[in-house]
Amino acid sequence: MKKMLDTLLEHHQPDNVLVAFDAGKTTFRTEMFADYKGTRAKTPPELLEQLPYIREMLDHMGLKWHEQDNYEADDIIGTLAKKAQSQDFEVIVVTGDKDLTQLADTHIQVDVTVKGVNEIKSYTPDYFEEELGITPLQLIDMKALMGDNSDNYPGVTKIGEKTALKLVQKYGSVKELYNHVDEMKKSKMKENLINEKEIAFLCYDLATIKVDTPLDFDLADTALQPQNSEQLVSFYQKMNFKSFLDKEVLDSQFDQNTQEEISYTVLNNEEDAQKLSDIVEGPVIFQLELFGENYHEADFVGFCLGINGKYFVSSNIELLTTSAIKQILESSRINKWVFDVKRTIVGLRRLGVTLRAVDFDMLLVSYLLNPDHNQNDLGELAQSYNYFDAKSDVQVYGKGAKKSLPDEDGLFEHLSRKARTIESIKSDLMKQLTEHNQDQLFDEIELPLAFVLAEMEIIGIKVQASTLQEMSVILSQQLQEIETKIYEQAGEEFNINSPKQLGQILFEKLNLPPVKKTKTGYSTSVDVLETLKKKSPIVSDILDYRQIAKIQSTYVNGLLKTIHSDQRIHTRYLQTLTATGRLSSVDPNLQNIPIRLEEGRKIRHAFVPSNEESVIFSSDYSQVELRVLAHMSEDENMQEAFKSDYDIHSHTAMKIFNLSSPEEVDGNMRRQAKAVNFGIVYGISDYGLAKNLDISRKQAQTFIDQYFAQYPKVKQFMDDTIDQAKADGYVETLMHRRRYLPDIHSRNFHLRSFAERTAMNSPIQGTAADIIKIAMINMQKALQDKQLRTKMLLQVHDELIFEVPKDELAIIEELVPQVMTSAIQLDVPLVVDSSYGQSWYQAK
DNA sequence: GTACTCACG
DNA sequence: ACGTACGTGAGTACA
Repeated sequence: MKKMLDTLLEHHQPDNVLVAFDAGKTTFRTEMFADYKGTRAKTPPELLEQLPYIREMLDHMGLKWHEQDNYEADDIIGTLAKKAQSQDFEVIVVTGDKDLTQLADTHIQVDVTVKGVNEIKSYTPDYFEEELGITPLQLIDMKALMGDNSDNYPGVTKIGEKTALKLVQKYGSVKELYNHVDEMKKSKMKENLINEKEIAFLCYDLATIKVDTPLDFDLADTALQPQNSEQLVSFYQKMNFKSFLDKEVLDSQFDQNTQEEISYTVLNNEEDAQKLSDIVEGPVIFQLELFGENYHEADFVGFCLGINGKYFVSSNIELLTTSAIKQILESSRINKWVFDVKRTIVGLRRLGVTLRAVDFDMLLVSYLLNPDHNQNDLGELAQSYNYFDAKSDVQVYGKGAKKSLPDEDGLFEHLSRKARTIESIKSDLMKQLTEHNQDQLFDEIELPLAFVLAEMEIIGIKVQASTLQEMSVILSQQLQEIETKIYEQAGEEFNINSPKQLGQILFEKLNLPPVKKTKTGYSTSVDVLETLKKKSPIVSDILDYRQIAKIQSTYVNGLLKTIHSDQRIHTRYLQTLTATGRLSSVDPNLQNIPIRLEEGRKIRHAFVPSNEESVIFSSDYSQVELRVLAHMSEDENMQEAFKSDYDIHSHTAMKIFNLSSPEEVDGNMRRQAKAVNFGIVYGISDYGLAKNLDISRKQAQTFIDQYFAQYPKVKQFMDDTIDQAKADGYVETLMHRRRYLPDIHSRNFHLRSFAERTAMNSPIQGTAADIIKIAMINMQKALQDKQLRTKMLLQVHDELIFEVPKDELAIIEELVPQVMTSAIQLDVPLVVDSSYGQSWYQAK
């Protein structure tokens, strides 16, 4: 309700507003017809309870509301609409009730919400003419004949919407119809019409919305009043409206910090742009505005250049390619300050402009200062630093279906304010960066990495659609077969994809024992189904179905949708999202392409080199996280294992099972030791390890004790890290990437434990991320320096994927591992494994 | 929009 | 007694 009001006000920017309510159950209509709305369900009591609060909120918002005894809201609206129309207002009626569309007229538009409030259908006289061939007022004549079920008046027997429309089109009105009713051919309908003439006229009156309700207020009383932010804030507090509260507090802050004016110069044409040609010194603030998240394809909206405290804006994006501006952006001497450098590089490249010399990225810096601040919105981010110059994009453009561009002035002001925000916040953020000891992390890792990632995204990777399409055919067939089998065994058809329906079949109809519950019902996840496998053959079929359905929907069909016209997939790496410093990949995610199971792994056949002279080449770090742990903890035993190049899991097995030689380690011991190693990296707990290995907690605890006894400095490191988190409020990677852990002090066991595990895991996962990021930067530079044609295409956390011309293979097989292993100097060696082939599948 | 499930490191 | 292994993204169902 509140949300809808906000969007309406935002969208229409009205001068006058009235919200009308129904007063009560009895109106002049019930006097005319006792059963009027007789079948209508009682207003739900919870809505009734809310009404006084809604009215209070309207008061605070400065909106007039009204209800009137004996009349419906419709009549108030109808009367006011006509009154406003006669005084040359543009009227918009917003309602969920189609009946009101009869009010549509010149200068009166009726917007009916459909499907909740997300979609609106606008009714105008033209629309009526086009769609129905009648006027809005003739809707009343139709209703007179067909009646209205929801308002419970009958109309003429046997006449429904279709017939009513035909009759109204033919005769024009009910009155005219009855003037000519005798001339009609003999029919049952004619009889009904004649017999029920009185009913028809009664219904006509019932359907007619009053436009002469005696209102005790004037049009001027509906003028929008300034809203009372203070009262609204306390109202939201009282009502526990958290989401609106935040917005209101922010808005009122905007009010209080009466925004400083901003002026800008509009660049209208090339001549205007050319006037910027004497710029030889930076910094230049540059804001490139796109409409949509995916900058590989989003529309260009405009740009702003901030130069010497002046702001130059334009929505003519071509002006970026005029020599004056292009020179500024491509100059390696003039420094540029931006928000989201990677987005800016890719966007400009689409215009043939190569961005160089960026030395400040507000998004990147604030992410490093605190990775929880991963807002991709300049305004919101600035507001969190108490800079109230720029609004958020949602405040300016709106959200969801309502998202749209403001007028040109609004847009230019927004862009200029964004540029000014980047400019004014810079010294503050850079100062904090230095205080955090993160200058190197920004200058030498994240900022150069953004350029490397941009190139990878722009190049993309070739994906053979035909390979996926062939898979799709086979998978569909398999799905069909399994589906039939499952329905047979279940004795009925149901939606296998619905956990709810599946749960009912398995645990209620087939009476299998429910192993685990979720918040909403039975769990049907893999581990549950695995334990039920032996109880009923249907379970295996469901597991098979799940596996294939996943491949089909997410990978085959999902990937097909993302192939561009150049036959390539251009993912976007999110560089400022994860809490640990890893990248993530979206649209599509190329970091979770199946590999563990053969069926899914086949997807990788579709990822191929650009041409037959090249191969896909892949190198991955072996056990980076454990090596990082060995380094950071300085544990001699663990370091020894890596220095001697032992199999780390077997080595751990020997330690925790007290064996004296590697030969004594059997497969099961190694498997368990591997799980313990993983657990350590995740921030071990007996509970988690027990669950993973399906052993008792006690036994898990024994493993852990044994592990820490054998790797004592690992234990020490874990304890120290938690202590540090408690003392400083954050933990750090080797390169000083930070993660804050406020929950470390929580009295809530669950939250505190989580924070403790995070404290142990983040420095390890994050340092591994630092390392591969350095490797990527060095790798790109090496390729460039050596003028190789090899392209770096993808990163999957501990793995880099390249496209390599065969004549460069020999060099690359040496170069990549060399660069990756030397990215950083640890107390233990880094090890890299490589492979290549004619597709990503073969590069294993 | 949230819950569930499952793909990856 | 408490009760979760760490970090992600996407498809589907359902309110």
